[in-house]
Amino acid sequence: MNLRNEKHKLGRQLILHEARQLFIALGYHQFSMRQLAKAVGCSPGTIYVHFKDKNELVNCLIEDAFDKLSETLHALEPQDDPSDQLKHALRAYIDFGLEHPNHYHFAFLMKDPRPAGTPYAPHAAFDFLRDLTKSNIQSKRLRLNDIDMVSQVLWTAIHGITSLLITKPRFPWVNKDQLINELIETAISGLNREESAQEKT
Amino acid sequence: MNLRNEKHKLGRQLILHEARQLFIALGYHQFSMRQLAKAVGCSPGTIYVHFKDKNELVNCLIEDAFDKLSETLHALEPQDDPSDQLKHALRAYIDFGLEHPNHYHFAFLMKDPRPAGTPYAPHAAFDFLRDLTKSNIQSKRLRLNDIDMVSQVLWTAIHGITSLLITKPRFPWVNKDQLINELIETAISGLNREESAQEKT
DNA sequence: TCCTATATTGAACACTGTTCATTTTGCGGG
DNA sequence: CCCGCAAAATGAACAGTGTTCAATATAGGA
Repeated sequence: MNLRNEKHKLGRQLILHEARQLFIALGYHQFSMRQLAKAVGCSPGTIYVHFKDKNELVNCLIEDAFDKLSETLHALEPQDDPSDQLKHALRAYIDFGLEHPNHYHFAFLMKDPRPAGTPYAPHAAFDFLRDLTKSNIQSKRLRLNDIDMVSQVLWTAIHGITSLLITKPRFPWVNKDQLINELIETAISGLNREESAQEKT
Repeated sequence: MNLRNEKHKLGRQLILHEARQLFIALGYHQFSMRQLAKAVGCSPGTIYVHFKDKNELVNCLIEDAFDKLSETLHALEPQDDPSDQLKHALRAYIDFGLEHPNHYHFAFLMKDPRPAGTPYAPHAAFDFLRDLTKSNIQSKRLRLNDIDMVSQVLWTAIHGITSLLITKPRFPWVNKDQLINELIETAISGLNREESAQEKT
């Protein structure tokens, strides 16, 4: 019973190992279960012993990848200025997306098929961003004090550039590195409290 | 010969008409050529007389939709303040995306399959945004004077929120309307020249 | 009316994800 | 050692998909 379980887990690992490479190379749609079965050296049915369906399998790959992002973010060297800390994290998020385009694509660019009722499973990475936002709000440098509002503004902003750089490689981008920096600078500076005039409505 | 051409065009229109509804209802992947053929009342092969493949057909639908966006943008009532004008346009862009999620998804969330060599076909809507950016730069209120840099920062920012609101309806968003406004406000204000301290590096 | 160029057809090809009755496998107990 | 039994693996089958193409139907001009 125990040994059987071990073997089951080994089989699962073997499939995931092979799946990882195929997924990285091909992306969600090109990546096929039958092809994977061939690569693993088993029949298509076997994969369904270990995973409910293609979506569940790919979700496992994605979770692994995003755990790594979370680790990367936590491993970031602390900055004295909370605003600098935030900038570094935003940059790391974008870099991660660009280094794992297929993972990022599946996680954030595909409409997930689960019905409206099912609760949203938060990414640890987003929680990290939210915590950093909190620090920045607590240091009272921001124009707003709604943690969720601010972190969602930041997330959507960095998601925008990450996803467009992935999906539109042929667009005549200005220097991408500068663009990313400028976007981050713009977002942070736009959220900062300004001494000079502001506010209407 | 003339009449034949007319009939050809009619057939094309008929297919596009039926395709439009299916595509809006189902999105790119659910939408199938065979299903479309059934709806039109012809055989699958006939559709390939009018369109090279599924991609080309859907591209026609998308172009129609984005022409409408371009019209909407041009029809926007002019504002005295170029910055307000820009804000209105950004808002209209986002609203358009949210009203046509499947079109938006196909246009900006799917990696287009054409090889790296093929030139990028610019959307008229993006040109419009670029022109507005130009006006804003000319009024010397912005921190930067690179039109492309600024317009790309703005585009990626509004794309971020548009796409995430489409793909992550289950995310615990704050009030969406406020979020959109706050993002636009943040982006514009972050690009504005500040009297107070700035710059490092 | 007949000829011909075009439009249309639908079967066929090569795929896809997924299911399930059937067979093989390997461990624990007698 | 071997038998039984439960778990694992199989691969054919189902219902789809986009796309192609030889064969057929059709309609306009001579």
